[in-house]
Amino acid sequence: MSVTREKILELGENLIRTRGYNAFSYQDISTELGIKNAAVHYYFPSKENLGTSIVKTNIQRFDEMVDNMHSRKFGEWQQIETFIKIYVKSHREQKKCLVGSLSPDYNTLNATTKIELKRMIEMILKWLTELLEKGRTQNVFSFNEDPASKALSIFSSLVASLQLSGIMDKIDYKSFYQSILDDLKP
Amino acid sequence: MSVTREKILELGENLIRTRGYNAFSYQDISTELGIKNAAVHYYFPSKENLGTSIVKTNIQRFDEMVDNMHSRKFGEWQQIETFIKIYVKSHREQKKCLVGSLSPDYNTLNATTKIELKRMIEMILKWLTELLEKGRTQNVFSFNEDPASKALSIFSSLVASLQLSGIMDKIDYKSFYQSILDDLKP
DNA sequence: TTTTTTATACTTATTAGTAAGTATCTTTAT
DNA sequence: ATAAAGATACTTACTAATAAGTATAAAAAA
Repeated sequence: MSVTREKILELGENLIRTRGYNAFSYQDISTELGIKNAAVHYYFPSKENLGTSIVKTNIQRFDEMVDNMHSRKFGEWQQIETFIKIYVKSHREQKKCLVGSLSPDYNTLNATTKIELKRMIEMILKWLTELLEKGRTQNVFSFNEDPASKALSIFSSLVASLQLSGIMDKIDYKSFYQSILDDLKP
Repeated sequence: MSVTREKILELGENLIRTRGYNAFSYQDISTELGIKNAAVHYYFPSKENLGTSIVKTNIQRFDEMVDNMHSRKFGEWQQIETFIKIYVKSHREQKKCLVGSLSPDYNTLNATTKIELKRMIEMILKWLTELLEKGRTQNVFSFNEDPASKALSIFSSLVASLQLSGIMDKIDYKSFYQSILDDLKP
């Protein structure tokens, strides 16, 4: 794959995660990369195309993370810690997550981007639900809600925490992330 | 106050909450209201002006809700139920909340809109934190985290749930909202 | 040489915003 | 009471800037 193409994908993702889908333009990308507007269109004919590719890349990254954790025989506790670390890292980098950035603009996205975003959220919730379920039967986790509700609750908290962290500085996010884990302790 | 002005405020808020701040234009408003672009500028000279006014209106609405609950001598449990009902209603109307709609676009907002949005979030979190604290000392609520963390956790869940509800249909949001309340039961 | 990659130079559509004018109502002065 | 002055609520008719997108040519790599 072309280096320029990868740079566009990376920069596009960063722009979505810092400014939002409808606030970034091909101009932003071409200026930053020192190329012309049309060069971006060469790799991604339309913005729909670029947006969809960015979401697909993120889905792939999530898949790879899950595969990697399985092959390294991570336990349930290690897995949820690894998952939460994604958000700790995003917070450190002052970026929202892709889901939190694209979801409010969902009604304005193109059909293919909508499909991929929905698929991404479904995948995350499915994985998290199954992890919580398995962890509870093995006494690694403890909670009263049904696993799907608990998964939604944890995921929502993580997504929204990043959105608010860009605005509120004084909040203690470290202990916020810790309390999500503490809450699952048996 | 002028009827047109109020219609612009209402429609603007709905556009932000369904499509996002950077995806709506003065054209959207003028077309819908059957007036001209310039007429919207007559009431709100700039988009910054309109955005800020919309947030201010919401702050006022929140203030009035709190005042109303105090004057009607609502208990802590009634108060948090009333608060959560706002999100149940938004969910029914297929709208995000203003905070969830504007937060991802925070970096692209004008200075005055940023200030008001931050103020709004601070107000909500302060109110919720104090409510949780008071409720716990009176044995109406039960939770282990410190009140500020718990407030952030509940607020995050509510904000993000609306964002996801616009995408995921099959999720049982009724039980999701209920589980937030159940979780606080002593 | 042929394909890939990029620049040049556009187009079309939309954006926020403005200047100037007008009809209608409201207040004030005579 | 009536005329003048001013405020209110717009419209008409524009900018300047930026958006996504494209046709074509040049350069670079295979």
